[in-house]
Amino acid sequence: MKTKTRAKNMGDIAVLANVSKPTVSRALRDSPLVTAETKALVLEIARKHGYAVNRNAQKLRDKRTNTIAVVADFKSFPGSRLADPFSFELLADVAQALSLRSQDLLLCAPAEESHETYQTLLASRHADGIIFLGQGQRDPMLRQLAKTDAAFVVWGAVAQDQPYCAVGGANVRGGELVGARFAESKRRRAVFIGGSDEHLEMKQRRLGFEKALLAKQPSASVGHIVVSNFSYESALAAMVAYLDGKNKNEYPDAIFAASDTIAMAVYKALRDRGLSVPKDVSVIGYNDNPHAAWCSPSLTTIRQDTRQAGSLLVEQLMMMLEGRKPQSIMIPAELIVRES
Amino acid sequence: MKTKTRAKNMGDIAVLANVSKPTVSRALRDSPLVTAETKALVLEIARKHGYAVNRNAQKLRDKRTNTIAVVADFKSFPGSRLADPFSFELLADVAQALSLRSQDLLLCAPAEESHETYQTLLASRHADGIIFLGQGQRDPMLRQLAKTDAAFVVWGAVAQDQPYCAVGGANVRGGELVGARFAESKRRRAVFIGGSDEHLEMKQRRLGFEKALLAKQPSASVGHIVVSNFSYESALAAMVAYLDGKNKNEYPDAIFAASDTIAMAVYKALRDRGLSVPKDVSVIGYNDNPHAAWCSPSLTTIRQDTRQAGSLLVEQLMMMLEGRKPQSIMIPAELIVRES
DNA sequence: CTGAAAGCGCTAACAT
DNA sequence: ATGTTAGCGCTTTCAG
Repeated sequence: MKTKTRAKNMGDIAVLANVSKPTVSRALRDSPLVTAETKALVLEIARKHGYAVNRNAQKLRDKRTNTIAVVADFKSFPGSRLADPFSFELLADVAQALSLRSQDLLLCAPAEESHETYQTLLASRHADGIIFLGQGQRDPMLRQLAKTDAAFVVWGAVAQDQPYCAVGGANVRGGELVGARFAESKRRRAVFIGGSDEHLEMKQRRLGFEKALLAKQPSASVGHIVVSNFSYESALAAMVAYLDGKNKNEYPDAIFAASDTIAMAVYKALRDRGLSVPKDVSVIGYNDNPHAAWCSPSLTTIRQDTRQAGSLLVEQLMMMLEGRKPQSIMIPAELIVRES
Repeated sequence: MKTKTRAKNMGDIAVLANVSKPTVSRALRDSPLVTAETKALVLEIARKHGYAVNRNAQKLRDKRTNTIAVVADFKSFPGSRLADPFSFELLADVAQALSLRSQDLLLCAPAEESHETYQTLLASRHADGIIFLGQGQRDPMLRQLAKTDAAFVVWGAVAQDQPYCAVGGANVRGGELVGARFAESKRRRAVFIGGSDEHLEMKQRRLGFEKALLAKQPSASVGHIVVSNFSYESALAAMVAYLDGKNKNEYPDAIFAASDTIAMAVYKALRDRGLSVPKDVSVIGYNDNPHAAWCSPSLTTIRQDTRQAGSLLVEQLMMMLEGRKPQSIMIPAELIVRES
């Protein structure tokens, strides 16, 4: 017996089934225009021959790829280790949301950050739309891209004048929750450690924090330590440098870290000076990474529901692709109180 | 002035440039068969009109997609949080290696685990090959798949009788390093906590561990705590149950955790009983996740170079696609000594 | 060096 | 309910 030769195209199946190509096509797409018998026959033959419809031919004909490009920053900076796990949880949840809608996920690392690169991505029918996981410094590029007919959505800060669709956390609210908590525990020398105000999300968190803390505790001071990237290493360096520049009696008694990774660096810097968390210094992080719960003392932090974020991102993008108007959406920030 | 209309296909550009379609095609692919002037002209016009070659038409014609499907288990089990960060570092490095070779990355969550699913993936010209990030329980399926002409490589245990190409860590060696270290510090009641022997990688680590420890410390005992999945929660439950079943004087004084995530659960269980690391119990993990260095006491662990793994996986797969014979490869295990 | 023709595999439109 | 035709956009012959 010959080895089962794999039928390569619809024509082959059509011949084998003694029907025409379109009938095979219809049968495989379960069209009501085909007899149950014919359908069964075609399906059986296709199965037996390991035939699968050529997706590229479909895409060419349909002018629709059912593919979404997802742009994720893997590394916080070149040569660094993994970026914050948050992006990966988000990626996983976006992947799931896309899979629910039978959309393929083309994973892209950001290359040159020009809007033309992304226009080309779409123009070449590589993907129907783009999901940017992280707005970071690319707001200007995104504004450019928004002037075109490119379909895209962004995880990042939701702002008033934004010409594109964003899904993001309630950063101001998140900051407020932290500020309020520090006020309750009567902390007086607070510090925010995170990105500069150029990162819109960072700015929002910082402002909410400052506002809420000072509202309840007007005499408190609020410092700002700027980290150049969100890696543990640079956060640690920034934190150490900050403490080096202070007398012991000027040390902060409350630190709001813009990410849990940064909070881990804060822990380290404090431990190395013999300061105790939360007795001497209260620390709160952001994102509720898994290890926030595992470290000791376990880390109080702000949780954002990535599952919800993922499905909203996909949902809004699909709306765009259907020609409907998408909406920017904020998802809630929740304070997860732990030992720190 | 009219808004710049986007030329949609090669024909349009050809007309605009007053040349034929093939010439446009050649010009855009930088063929030596085209005059520099013609080339410049075509390029300029294409650029001006935001034209990009239709990838799907290319793929249809070339019968090559330049796309690699990457199958990654996002969740250690349904409903869980993120899988171990290790998979994501690996994914990031695979992505980079693919991008270096101008291959697109189609990210797939594993669906039904039948080899036919994956044959279909390839038969439909969705991708040219597959990289499985994690062998886990699917060795039988992979053996099936290996009987077909499917091009794929796997991150996982490298074994003798394997009919497919695997790239994996030196798990036996990794286990030996841990066993040797515990022997040096005169530990006598050792335990391995990790997956069952059905996970080949786990088995290799455990056997290497046992062998090396008993070789230098024949009187030592080596226990085995089986976790049902690699989540923190199930590891914690397993560890607690184990300790619950022992008298204090039977407690282990050395624990080898099959992943850093599991090691964090071990830390927690020990802390909760007032046991000190490393005084009472020495702990060693696996993978060198970022937070292994951040926790306190910082975690001694085995590092595997994911960068190298990523590029080897891609390299071997490319060899297969070129019709050359790929090779299974082990990458070194390195003991990173920290405080634990 | 350039162009004309053909065909990759599919499906929608239009017959029948 | 099924078949015929045409064309999606590209590139590789082959001819000039």
